[in-house]
Amino acid sequence: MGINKSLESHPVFGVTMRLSQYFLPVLRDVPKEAEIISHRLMLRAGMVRQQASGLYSWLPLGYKVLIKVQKIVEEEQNRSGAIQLLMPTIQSADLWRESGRYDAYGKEMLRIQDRHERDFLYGPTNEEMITDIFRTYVKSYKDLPLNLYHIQWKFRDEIRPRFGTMRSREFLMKDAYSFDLDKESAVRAYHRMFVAYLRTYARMGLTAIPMRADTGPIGGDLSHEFIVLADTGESEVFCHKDLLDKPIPAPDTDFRGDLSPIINDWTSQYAATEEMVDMAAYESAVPPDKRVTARGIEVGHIFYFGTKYSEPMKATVTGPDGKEITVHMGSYGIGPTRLVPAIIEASHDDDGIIWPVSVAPFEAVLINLKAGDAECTAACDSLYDELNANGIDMLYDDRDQGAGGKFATADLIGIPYQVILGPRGLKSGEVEIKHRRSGERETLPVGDAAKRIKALIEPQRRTDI
RNA sequence: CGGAGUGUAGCUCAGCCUGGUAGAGCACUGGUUUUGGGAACCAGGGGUCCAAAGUUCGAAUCUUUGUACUCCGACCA
Repeated sequence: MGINKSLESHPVFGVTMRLSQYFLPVLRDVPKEAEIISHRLMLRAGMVRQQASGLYSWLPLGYKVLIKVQKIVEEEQNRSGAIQLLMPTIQSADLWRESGRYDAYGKEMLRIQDRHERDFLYGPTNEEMITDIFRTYVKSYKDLPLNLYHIQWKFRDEIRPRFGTMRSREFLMKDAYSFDLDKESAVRAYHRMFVAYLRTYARMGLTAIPMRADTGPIGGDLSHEFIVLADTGESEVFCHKDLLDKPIPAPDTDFRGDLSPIINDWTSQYAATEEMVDMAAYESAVPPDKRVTARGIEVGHIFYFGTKYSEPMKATVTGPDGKEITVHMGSYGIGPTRLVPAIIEASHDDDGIIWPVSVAPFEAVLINLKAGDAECTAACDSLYDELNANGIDMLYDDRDQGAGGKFATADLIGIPYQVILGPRGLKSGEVEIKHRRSGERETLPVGDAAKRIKALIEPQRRTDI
């Protein structure tokens, strides 16, 4: 795969996404360990490789998707006023002894010792560490509210990892932590994250429904899970049908203003997971024709937990009257390494993945149907240059192989648009565009292809919804 | 952690019951012909048969003990 070829034969080596030189190990057979569709497709499309139970390498194609997902998460966190930083994966046990969670967390936490036999752990979450950072630097009520987040690897030694990266032991999580003077202000911080999450999922083409949730070991008294409906979801959920097509808060939403109307709208209808559901309440709140009972994947979880950590860890600020105030906190998690399979679960067919443009590893793939033909190849090369010049994130299938295999690969890895050019079309000066999702095909002059692809793709990038 | 199952080529799997030269398809390498929905032919490379111990003249195959992975349940971004 290009390793022994001289660089001379690749004039733009290191820049192009020519499939003949890319690293895309697609699998024809389904590896037997994969049970659910997203896991199978991620393995077949060469996105990930399992290295041990619950531990995955992200191969180039998968990593490109992961990066795009992270970018959307970051953009929406930033928009809502959260500030990004980065904390280490390894944490000192002492910090966790302060909050009392070192003993409470159990075997799910991976405990390790350094060469001096000091106790450390691979962080399953970061409340303690962020609280430590906060208390060190933030001393005045004037510095609040504050919301700090990072996207970092977590490790939870799950009893049974499964479903590929959907539930792995090492996983990437965006975790945000809000600090406020009082509960009222903390609830506003909670609302900002609530809205940011709605926007984040929508931009990835996901319909996620907020549901009242149990607070679990993180604790607290206000919490929502965001659930994507999918047949392969891990838990059963019950909700009002109208929640499925509620409008998403616009990009110019004023995060400094009062968001409670939006939150009230989204929480006014019944929605609960099987742990929280009260069947009598569900049936009285939702008329039979509006009841949706389905399976769901949890793609985010937000908590308000008051002073649970700030109090034992003494995270206080000085108030206007000179008195110490223990801050109110919340934490907010989204797992990018889980979002990727969730998107696949929600968007695929028998031939493979169907990526929404906003997270697709490539926005379009140019397929040279006859790579052995000089004329056809010259036409494809120049069309490829033109598509690149138009800012399309392109993959170029320039392999000298049969057409069937190329179509199958393009379908499998789910690139939203296929630009197909072969000797037959070239004769009449025409190129074909296949829409991956609808299967629709259109034929147009080669010279119009780049403009058409651009027009198709730009509105779907969802940078502005 | 309880229950079930599987480890043989990069992947999917056969061979094991009934011990006797380690196989197939796909993938890979070289060549020829091909090229609009996973092309054909010719030639070739590739294996600690999960590990250790045992039984045996002889173990992928039988026995024991480990170990890894998967599935079902209780827990979770």
